[in-house]
Amino acid sequence: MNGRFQIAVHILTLLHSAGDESLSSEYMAGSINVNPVLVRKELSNLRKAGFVKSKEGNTGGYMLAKPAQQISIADIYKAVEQSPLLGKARNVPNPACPIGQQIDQHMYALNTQLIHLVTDHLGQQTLKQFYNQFK
Amino acid sequence: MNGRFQIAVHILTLLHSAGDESLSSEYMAGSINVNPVLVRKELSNLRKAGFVKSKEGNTGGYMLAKPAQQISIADIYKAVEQSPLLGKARNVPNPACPIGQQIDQHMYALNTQLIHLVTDHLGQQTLKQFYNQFK
DNA sequence: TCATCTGTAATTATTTTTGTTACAGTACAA
DNA sequence: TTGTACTGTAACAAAAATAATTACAGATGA
Repeated sequence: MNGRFQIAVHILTLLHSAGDESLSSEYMAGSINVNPVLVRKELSNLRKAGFVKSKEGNTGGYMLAKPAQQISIADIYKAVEQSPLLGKARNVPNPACPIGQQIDQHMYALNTQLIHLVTDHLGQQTLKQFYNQFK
Repeated sequence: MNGRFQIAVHILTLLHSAGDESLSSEYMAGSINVNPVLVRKELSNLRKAGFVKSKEGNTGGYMLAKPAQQISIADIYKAVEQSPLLGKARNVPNPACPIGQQIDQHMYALNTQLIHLVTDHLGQQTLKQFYNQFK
């Protein structure tokens, strides 16, 4: 279980809080306390997902590409797109066993239900609302 | 992200399907396709949680300790009790940063919401119902 | 043209997860 | 009563996943 979702939310919260000032990956890495390259990798992903715009070169940096009201937490979650919510098996179960043969599909179905549940819930919370909790 | 939840569900499904016959960890490991010691470790956890009873010695093995109707998927999830649903950060954010200082608590709150959501949902599905999906 | 940044690849280090070995203890059965 | 087939754990090793580091090309403004 990795920390990409946390990093993504942290990044976007920082960028929102910065308003129209751009932030460097180095600065954000300092707040998240993680390696700057990891931050740039996630920023690259968030840029492709349309949440962030970047400028290269001296005085370069990152900004939100759209208002925080228009970014839901579910959007962020989907952009980061992790493995199954309840963990995933590394080995395929024994197909010679009646249970082993079918369990993957039922676990998959369970996961699908949960993804819907979670994204529906997170879809009702915007980045702006998340930020507004900060004092 | 590990596979403990999958293993736990697989174990319990196997035990339910076996009725009043007991199964060995070796047999279950063969169906799950995972190391027997890992299965015994999870069984040990499931036993402490009251789902499973075991018998040592020759002709020993494992059985459900209560009917599958009385075990919800949420119960299993809680017994396995993993890390935050959406992943967890390894490093603590910078307390000198206004965002870094507070983000953990807000992420924690988010996670708590999701845990409720998910356990409410999984609380309505029993192991028996899960098993009945198998053909 | 220099300094400061992004963007990305390649490699190494660390941590987490799983597998393996080992063995004491239990219980049944021959 | 002795052998066999299990459970229950601990200790260690291997493998996989994650994060850190190094490196550097390219962009851009001062």
